[in-house]
Amino acid sequence: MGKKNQQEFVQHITARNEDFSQWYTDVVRLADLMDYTPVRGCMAIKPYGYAIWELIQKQMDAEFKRTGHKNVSMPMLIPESLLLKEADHVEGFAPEVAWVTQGGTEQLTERLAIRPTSETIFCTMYARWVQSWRDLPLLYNQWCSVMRWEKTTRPFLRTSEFLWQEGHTIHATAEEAQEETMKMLGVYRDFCEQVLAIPVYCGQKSEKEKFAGARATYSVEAMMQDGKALQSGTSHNFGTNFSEPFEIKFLDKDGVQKFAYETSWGTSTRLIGAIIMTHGDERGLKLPPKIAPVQCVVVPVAAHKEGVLEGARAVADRLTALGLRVEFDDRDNVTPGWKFNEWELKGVPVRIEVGPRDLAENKVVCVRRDTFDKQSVSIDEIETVIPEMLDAIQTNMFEIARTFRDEHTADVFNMDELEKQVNGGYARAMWCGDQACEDLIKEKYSATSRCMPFDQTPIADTCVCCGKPAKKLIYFAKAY
RNA sequence: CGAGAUGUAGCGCAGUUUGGUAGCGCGUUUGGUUCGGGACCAAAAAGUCGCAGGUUCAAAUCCUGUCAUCUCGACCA
Repeated sequence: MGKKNQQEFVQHITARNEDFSQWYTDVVRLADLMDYTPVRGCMAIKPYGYAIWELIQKQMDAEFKRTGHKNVSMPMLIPESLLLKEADHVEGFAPEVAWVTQGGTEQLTERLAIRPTSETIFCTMYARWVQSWRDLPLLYNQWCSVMRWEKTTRPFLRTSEFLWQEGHTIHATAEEAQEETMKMLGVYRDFCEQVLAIPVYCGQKSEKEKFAGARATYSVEAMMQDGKALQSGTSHNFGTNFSEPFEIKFLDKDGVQKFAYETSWGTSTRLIGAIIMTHGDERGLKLPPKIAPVQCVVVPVAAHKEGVLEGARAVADRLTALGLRVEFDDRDNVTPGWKFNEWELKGVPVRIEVGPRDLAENKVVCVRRDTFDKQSVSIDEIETVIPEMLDAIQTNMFEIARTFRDEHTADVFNMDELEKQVNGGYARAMWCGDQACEDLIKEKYSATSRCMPFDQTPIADTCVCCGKPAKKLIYFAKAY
């Protein structure tokens, strides 16, 4: 990337409080995460960006396995008749479905939807796979891409095609389905907070915001550095909304045919967008160590001098042997200073500089991406110091993000306060439960209800909007 | 889908008003000097001007259409 690009970049990110959106776009581009494709609204994820996704995938999948789930693969094309079976669902998705109308040279008699989500196809298969209560539950997940014909797109946050995982489960009882819905919401919450270092609010979506066809939708909501909300994962309880039209029936212990209870839950490459916007700073991306494709980069200084390259490589090898993800940057066409800036832009948590001066003293210089603290460390101690440093960075990044979020969340008791608060944060308010109030708040302040937290300790008696008796504690924010 | 803007070398752009040899900076390649926070010198390579039609002796430039990207709105698990 050119020097001029860099200067422009610095200007953009310095001004990120005024133009966070431009800052985000620049970080995505300059950190070499993605590129645009000739296909409308789709992106090509580049190796560095995809490596983040692979780490998300690997660690999240381990959680799914731990909680008893198995992976499957379902077809990408869904016959229109299947999509039409659940009325709310088709109504919700119809505007953004892409259709296949021709196969080879043959015009199709029934057009095929490119999956926007796979509830319908899962249900169709589940109906064939389940007969007895002994077959239940089915706890399946798939990693795939889906397509939604979005009007406007934004890299990682909303693209026409995106990578995600969708879990679909069916259960014998409503209680079990609800338990599953909450369990997976918890998996998402823990993953966001412990792996991605992103604090989230979780709770139930309002009727207006819930998933098309769901009985109840729950979500984890993150806060970006401009105070806007990003829905980072959802978990739905469908009850028997799908199993009835799709006839997923089983013979229960009591000899009675019953409909199964269904759930679904999903997260997507949007999480990468969340990482960028939660942690990034004026120098670019800042990755939590657990998700960083490169956890530490070793940069030789004055590499032409005798022994430097070998010494630096030895340091990199020793850290690699610990199981860390290490990059040894021995490029000879850019200066060390260039490398420092580039790896900071890419968000690498720890940089290790190895030069002649260090080697003479059997030391290396370690620099933290989160604090920029420089520390001279004896080479004999790197095996203990570097892993500790990575842990400290992970913890510190979460604490910083949580402090930011807490400082940008406030209780509001009237519309003026709400307007002020959603202009750069979350507003916690009491709500009467009436959709008219949500509509009004959206119309006036372009903020939407995010979720109703599980701790419903009231903060007032009346609705923030209409003043009628309040029923729910709820978060409002502007959303991506 | 509505309003506005943009599309020229890998990246960022000028050139379009007034049609006439395809330009600049960075990057890239080669050689050399450098190397502890975005080095320098010299030489070189690289472009169907988004795409498709049209006008013209001649189109990056004018006309029509179309596709894509960005911003704002509407829509949106």
